[in-house]
Amino acid sequence: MARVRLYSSLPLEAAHHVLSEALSRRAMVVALCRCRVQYEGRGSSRLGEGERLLIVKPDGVVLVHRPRGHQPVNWQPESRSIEVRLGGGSLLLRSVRERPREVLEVYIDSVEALVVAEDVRDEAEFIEYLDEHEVRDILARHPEELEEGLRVLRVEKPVGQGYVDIFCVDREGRPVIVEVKRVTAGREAVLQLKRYVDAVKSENPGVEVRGILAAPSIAKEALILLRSLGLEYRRIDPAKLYKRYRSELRRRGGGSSARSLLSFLGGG
Amino acid sequence: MARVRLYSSLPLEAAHHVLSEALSRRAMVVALCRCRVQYEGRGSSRLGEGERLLIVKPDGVVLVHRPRGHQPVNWQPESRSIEVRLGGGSLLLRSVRERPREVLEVYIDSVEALVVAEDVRDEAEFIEYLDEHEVRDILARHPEELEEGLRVLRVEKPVGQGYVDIFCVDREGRPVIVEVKRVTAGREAVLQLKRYVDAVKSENPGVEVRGILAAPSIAKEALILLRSLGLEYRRIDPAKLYKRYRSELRRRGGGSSARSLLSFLGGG
DNA sequence: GGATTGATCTCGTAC
DNA sequence: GTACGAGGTCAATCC
Repeated sequence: MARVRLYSSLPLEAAHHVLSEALSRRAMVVALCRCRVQYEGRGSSRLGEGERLLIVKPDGVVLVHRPRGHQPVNWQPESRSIEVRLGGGSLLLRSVRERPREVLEVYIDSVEALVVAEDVRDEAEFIEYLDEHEVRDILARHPEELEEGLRVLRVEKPVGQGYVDIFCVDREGRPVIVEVKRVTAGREAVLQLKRYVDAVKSENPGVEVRGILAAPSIAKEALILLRSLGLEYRRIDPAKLYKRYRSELRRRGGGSSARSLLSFLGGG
Repeated sequence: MARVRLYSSLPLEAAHHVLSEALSRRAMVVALCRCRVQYEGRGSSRLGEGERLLIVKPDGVVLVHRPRGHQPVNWQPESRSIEVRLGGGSLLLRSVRERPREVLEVYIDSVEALVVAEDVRDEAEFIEYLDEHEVRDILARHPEELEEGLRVLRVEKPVGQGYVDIFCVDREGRPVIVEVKRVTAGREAVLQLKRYVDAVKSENPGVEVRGILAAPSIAKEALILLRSLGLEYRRIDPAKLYKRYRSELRRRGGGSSARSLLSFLGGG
């Protein structure tokens, strides 16, 4: 269990002391504080005074969250060093990262709440279902879901500078490129497929090459583009495919996890 | 100033009470807790027991952060409803979102620390410098940075289904499409430019149309592709452009903010 | 609403 | 390290 200390309305001098020690021990720090923020690196930004949530993780990640919005207003994905320093009436937390060099500076003007947690334990596995990888593997095993007579030759086949999701031949022996999307396909997906089809064509001059975009839906304009390029669209239902073939899937998490998802999907 | 309450090692019954009231008052909640997480929506995920930081913002954003990594392991960008309920030996926080329908469930097994903050005030403006928008505007005012004799006709010109960053004519009267990137350009940027050039060509049959990709650098393979497509690359330095022309920029934040950035860039 | 694009995108992975 | 593509991408903007 994590060892936790809480402080409220901490004077800056005391906060400096607590933060210094917490950071040296690689503790997790959460502070609700008035602060200003400067960032300099790939971009630049300034944020005036206000109350925010400042988070420092044991691995050097720094996050500054405003009271609204999903994303942090400022952050540091990793830090080479995190330092705290008193000066000019505020407590400066300075995080520096190299490659690319980026400096995040949080000028803390007051600390309303401070939580320091050492030894935060979290070893559990995170399991994601139904990502594109998984949908692609199901379709590679069951190409009949796309078209009868389709034979799979390669999965993740390198073509040109990219990778074809599934490389097949149809019942008439024509090469078929399948591009899989687990969300609505847009124009980029169509152009991606087109690129692969063109690459295979150029490697096999004179051969007719088909391209199939497999997605749960497709944007209207993307469909028009797809048809004008002589490509094809097949609607798929990732959740249904999952329910139908889950037993064949080899997951990192094992079969019991797969069953727990199935119960959510309402299947038998 | 925000009104803050802190709790440590809170029994689940007490945590239930505190959380219920906090959520009804739209307070900001930060909890360090043992929990399990389930997510069901556009995708699906499961996370076993471990210690995490649970954040609920006044606007209904929910974040679950593990002790490592920049990104939340689970989240809800907005919630239609957030409910807490005791049952089965744990405290369930359930966030539901519509369009798309997504359900995030955090099963809290113990609460090590809990921070509730009401009226977290943060009205400050967030100012970003040197985003693509800004670099594009500078180049639109100073096309000579790309090529002598270039004349700008349109900025953000709709072409086909997309938008051309800068639409010019060169000294010989040929249309020039400029695509601006503030980071290393990859193959996608080249293809994006190609699309616009083709669209303009198709609208002006028989007219030679040039395409210039302006970026601080370009991936090796992207450069090969660009040349094979008959397009051009111009290196730009966003920071230098900024220093050279910042005085002309009309910013939301006004001139003083611009000056504060300049001091960082080391300019006069 | 849908569609398009940028992002300090982040993150994984293959070469 | 570079390059490439996925993402529960998010968020802004234009239509």
